[in-house]
Amino acid sequence: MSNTVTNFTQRTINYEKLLGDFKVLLKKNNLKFTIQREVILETLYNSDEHLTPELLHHLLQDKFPELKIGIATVYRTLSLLEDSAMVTSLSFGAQGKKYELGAKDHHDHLICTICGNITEFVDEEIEERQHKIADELGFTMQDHSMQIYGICKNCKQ
Amino acid sequence: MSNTVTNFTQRTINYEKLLGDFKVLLKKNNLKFTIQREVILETLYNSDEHLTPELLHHLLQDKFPELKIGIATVYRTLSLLEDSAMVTSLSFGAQGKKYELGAKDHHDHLICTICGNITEFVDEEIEERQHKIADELGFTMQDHSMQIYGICKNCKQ
DNA sequence: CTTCTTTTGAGAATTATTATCGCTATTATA
DNA sequence: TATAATAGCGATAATAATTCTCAAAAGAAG
Repeated sequence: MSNTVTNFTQRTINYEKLLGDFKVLLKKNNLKFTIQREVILETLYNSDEHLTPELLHHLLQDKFPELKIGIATVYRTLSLLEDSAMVTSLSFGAQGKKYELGAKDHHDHLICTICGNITEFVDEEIEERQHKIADELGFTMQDHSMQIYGICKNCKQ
Repeated sequence: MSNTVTNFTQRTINYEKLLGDFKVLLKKNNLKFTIQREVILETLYNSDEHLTPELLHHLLQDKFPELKIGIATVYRTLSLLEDSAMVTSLSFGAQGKKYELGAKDHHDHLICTICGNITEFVDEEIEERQHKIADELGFTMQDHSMQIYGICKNCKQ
């Protein structure tokens, strides 16, 4: 494959950095740094899946049973993180909203309409183009999300 | 503006064609062509907004009060249309899922995170690139959606 | 027109999300 | 490190969104 358009990148932000950013964000807004908020961030960081609030809640109950984290706290924290653009959500088809950490690294999604599997990719050309378009329309770009829907290799058989 | 990246296009499929496609789709799946399904398609076609199920339901009640279309029928029909890729949905931030007719014309979205306004655009370079990426990953592309989030001109003040 | 099957609307049921509230944890300050 | 002030927590109630159920109505095919 000589002319690769895709560029699978690794997580570029380490957890310490991320946590630091989170703390700064909280302080700036007079919000408190709590153990619940920390483990939610950590769990999102360590998950490679796109998580629904319920799924995340289950994960948290498994990993930190002693904290008895409530579903309301999960929703509250996800909203907080989304408002601050630290996580982004995507929704498609019948399935509900799914969240992922935005800071891990920019990537877009290839979604199989049969098996629901998600492949992530990054394409610099598209990234650049998006910035140009936003600029031209007098828009200050904060984030983006892109999904390509289709049938994956496996499901074609 | 000499080097326009965006290209605002008009609706390219007329309603008769769309309705014909819908009828074929229904027949193929042993589904019946009902007046409810027709007016939902028509209302989506005639709307330039991105509609939530509730909003669409209100529109239908206003325009076709004699049909007393139920909210369940709206949901059922939207799912049907989405499964058949005739409409696509998008969701962002706190606001719920919104639906639009996919066949009107391909376009992507610029979404203002403050006022929620949506600007549509088309960029050929991105479209091409998407196809290339899908091909390269052994994926048969069916559709795509792209959103750029940011702050619009008006909200910057 | 008749028969067969699917769809519909109404509303019940379920699921998802948000709000409330008394208690606890965190932070800033002394 | 003790204290006071305040924000966040979990539990659960309330609300909103979506899906299900079912009897009646409507479409398709002959």
